[in-house]
Amino acid sequence: MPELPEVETVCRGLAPAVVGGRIERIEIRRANLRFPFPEQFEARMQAQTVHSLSRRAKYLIMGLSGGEDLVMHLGMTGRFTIVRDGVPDTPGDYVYATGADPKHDHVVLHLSDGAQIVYNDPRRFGFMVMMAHEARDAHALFRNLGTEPLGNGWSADYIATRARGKTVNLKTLLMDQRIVAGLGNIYVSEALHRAGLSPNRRAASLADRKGRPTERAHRLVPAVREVLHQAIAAGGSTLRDYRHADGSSGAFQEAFAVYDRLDEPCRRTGCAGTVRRVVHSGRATYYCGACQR
DNA sequence: ACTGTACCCTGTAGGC
DNA sequence: TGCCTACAGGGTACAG
Repeated sequence: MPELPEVETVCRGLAPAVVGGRIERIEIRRANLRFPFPEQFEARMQAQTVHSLSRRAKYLIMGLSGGEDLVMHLGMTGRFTIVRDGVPDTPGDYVYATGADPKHDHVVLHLSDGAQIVYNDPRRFGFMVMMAHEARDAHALFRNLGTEPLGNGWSADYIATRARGKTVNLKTLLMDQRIVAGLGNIYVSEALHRAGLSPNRRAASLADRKGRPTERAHRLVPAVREVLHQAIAAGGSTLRDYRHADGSSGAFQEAFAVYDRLDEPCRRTGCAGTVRRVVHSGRATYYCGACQR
């Protein structure tokens, strides 16, 4: 479910409810998600004050007063709900007020101001781990992550360097979190469409023989940035929403140019093409064969 | 070193 | 209606 814009939206929606707050206790309703919960999870969370909530790649990071970070990944279907006085609250577009799916409410953070932060995840591909803040960048989850596509490191020079000599296609390259951290299946398709680049094109074509960025790399870099900024401004994308969801949701799915639009007309002005669907590394890719080369 | 596939788990949509 | 299959925003562990 969540790619960078969705995780960013969750982060912004949750932050006002948790930052500065104190965790009275954490309630764990099963033994694991994708991985077992951290050792002594309850004890390590109890009585901690939340210093910060931030995002790196698709990870949410809660900085705690004791010096540890709670690192959370939402997998495909993870979501947070803020509940106050038993009533779901909707502070942000991607923070849902479902409250209708207790079967998959796996973790509840009880804050001392009475608010509850509920983590719901039907498929349980999400996970939570804890680590010392100091050791985070060296942790296996973080040390190989590529650059943030909304940060200064995301440049034509960077992608040319990383793509040089690679035989994979552009779709697979951009999905690789070791190259760019935070893009996923939706936004890779959307960014390549915006850049007018075929997902089937070889990654190496982003660099010339001397490793300098080609004109295609110069188109790709701002395209990625713009798609992400627009998606964040729209509160992310909401797909296949649950029938009982009554909270607010993202709106960017309305603006998809290609994703999930098989056989529909290309949305580029003046393009008469039709959206195609192919599979790269087991994941669906949508693109326009007419305007993406 | 790279690449494609299977797999983790649950729910939903669509064909018959 | 029910049954079956394919597919879904994530990442990882393998086999080749």
